[in-house]
Amino acid sequence: MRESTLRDVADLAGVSPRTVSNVVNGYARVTETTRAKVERAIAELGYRPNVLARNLATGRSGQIVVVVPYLDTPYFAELLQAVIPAARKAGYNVLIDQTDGDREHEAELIGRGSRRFLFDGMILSPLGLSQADLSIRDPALPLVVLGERTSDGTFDHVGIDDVAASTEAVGHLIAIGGRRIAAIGDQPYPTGEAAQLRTRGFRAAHAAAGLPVDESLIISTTRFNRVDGATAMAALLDRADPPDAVFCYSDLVASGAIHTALQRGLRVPEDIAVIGYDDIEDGRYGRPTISTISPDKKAIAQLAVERLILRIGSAKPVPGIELRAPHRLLPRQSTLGATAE
Amino acid sequence: MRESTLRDVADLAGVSPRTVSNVVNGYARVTETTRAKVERAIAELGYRPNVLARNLATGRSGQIVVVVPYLDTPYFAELLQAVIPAARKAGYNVLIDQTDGDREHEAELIGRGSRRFLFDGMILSPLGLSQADLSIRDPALPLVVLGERTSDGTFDHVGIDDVAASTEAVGHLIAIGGRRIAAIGDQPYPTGEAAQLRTRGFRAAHAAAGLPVDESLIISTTRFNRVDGATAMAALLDRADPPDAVFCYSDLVASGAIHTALQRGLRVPEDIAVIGYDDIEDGRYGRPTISTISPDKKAIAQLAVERLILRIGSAKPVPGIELRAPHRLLPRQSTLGATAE
DNA sequence: AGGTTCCTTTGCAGCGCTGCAAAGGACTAT
DNA sequence: ATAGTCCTTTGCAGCGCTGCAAAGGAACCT
Repeated sequence: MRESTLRDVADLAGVSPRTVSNVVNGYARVTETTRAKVERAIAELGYRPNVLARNLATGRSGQIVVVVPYLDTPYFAELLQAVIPAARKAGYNVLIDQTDGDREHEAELIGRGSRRFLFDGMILSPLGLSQADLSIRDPALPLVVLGERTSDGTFDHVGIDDVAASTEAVGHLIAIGGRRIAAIGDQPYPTGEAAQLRTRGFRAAHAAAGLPVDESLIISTTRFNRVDGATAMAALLDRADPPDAVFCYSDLVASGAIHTALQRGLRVPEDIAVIGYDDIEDGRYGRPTISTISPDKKAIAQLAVERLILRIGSAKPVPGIELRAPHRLLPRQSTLGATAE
Repeated sequence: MRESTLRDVADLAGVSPRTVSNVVNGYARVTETTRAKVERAIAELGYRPNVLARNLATGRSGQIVVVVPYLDTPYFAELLQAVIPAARKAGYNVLIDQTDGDREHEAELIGRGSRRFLFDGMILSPLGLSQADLSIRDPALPLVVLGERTSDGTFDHVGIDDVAASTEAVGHLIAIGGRRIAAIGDQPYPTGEAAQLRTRGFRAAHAAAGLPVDESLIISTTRFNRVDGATAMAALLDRADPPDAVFCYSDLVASGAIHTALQRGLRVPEDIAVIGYDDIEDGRYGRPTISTISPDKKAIAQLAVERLILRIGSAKPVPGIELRAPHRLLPRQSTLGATAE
């Protein structure tokens, strides 16, 4: 049985196809009588609008794409969990892409490929692309960037204040008695802006407390995974003068670091305190629970979607701005000890 | 500047639009000369095919939707991670939906809604829908179901052999000396088929070893989360006769259960051995590392996508079949002790 | 009553592509 | 040279909807 169309409904209801369209879209003023007739016909035929045809006619796909490096990284999974309902509520479907942090893949997505027609806008969490790379994108693509790049004025950027958050995290380590504090996760190269902001906060907190920074305690990692944390922690503990506290640039790193410390028979936080970043669910269930910086993921998602939709809807170029979502310091057992939650 | 169209390319190359289409799609036989001319024109104009128009003309969207209950559950995140590349390779884009396990939401998706036009087929991991509910779907929707439902002959089903896997898991607990074995995660109601298969394996392993099943050691939970495992474990340990081993129906449950046991000062596995299910990444990094059943997620994704595409491409109804992906028992520290990896 | 105004409904054209089937051309066989 | 064959290229129509602007009608005013 053929799918019924707008024209079928129009014929049955005795009105023009355009009027049916008006009813379906809640457009314009349609009299109650007409509306009722049309709705009856729709119900009778089991009509549903063909989105594909609508897309062609309007030149819009009604979809946005969210691009993240990894889907199975809890932080991104939790973020997506927040983005999808926000977009859905605004009438958009969400396409998801993962790039594995691959620069080429990311570049292709922001370039002018054929897939461009499939989405009206993009929320991008770049990893392989440097700040400079972002400027080579298709200028007609409405774009909101998440994470730690900064806007160049042609797209929006949503993130938390990483420097402030990192300063708070390290300040907390100092407050609970940390004196030789390590940092795990620095990335001193162009695509590592995210990490570098955290390192800046690390230094700021030391400065604020009048503590010197031992540069050798700042450990670089290429990624933010458990294994990176585990490896870095092992190196730190092999030193003659190991740290008494560690600021990890993600909760996964913290989880790996704690794992190593415990394996070596150290107590966390008594022998070495650890704080992470991201507030992923895991951190609330490990042993010890992981102190962390909690970015407000719902706020990030909401801001990103709102702003993107505004950008999509606007005929003239919208100036790119920086949007800040709130964050909180969440001290847990890995800094406060077993008495904490 | 207007986006250039097939017609623009045709004019520039001095051929008909249809020929350009043939070149773009690699269709039919096109002579080298013609192809070269067209390709030069395409490059010169920066032409890219309008997918929206193609969708309308072909009646296909080139998208499949993957529906999971939760995106931030590691198992599903890892599964999606495998599905997306598999679909992409086959030329399909992936839409993702999360249902929160809500029956209504799931029912809406398999019904005949307007979104139907957006995808050519669906890979569904149902949670709220019972086996019976599945049969009320839009019969024209190509569907592949993941998890523990069974095919009713109108759709395909991909999963591992849960009964066998569970039997192996519990067999392993018995092999390492477990005698009073608990199960956490049973769901003795219609939507709990998944859980019930595992319970069946639990019984089968006991039978095979000639051990009696203590029914009171089979704990039901509504979900498969850490908190469920933690709560159930607490109840088990409060008993006068606690178990010496636990089969958890997911790694998250296992993680929660281990957390509780450790908090009470018990050693895992010396005092109580624990095995999980799913082989999520977390399980490899906790302390102890979690023994588990590892479903071959790549195989599941591959089978599901292949089969769905076959179903989409076929004019006549394809009989629904059961497809089995392999699984492995992965013993780790939570059953073998600290000497294991 | 005639003219205006305002609101509802309509008709037309076209979004850019592909399916279909036929036209055109080159080549082979008789 | 003519007919037949085969391969490449083309023209047409239409996928189902919406933007635009105008037509049609009712209500209101003078």
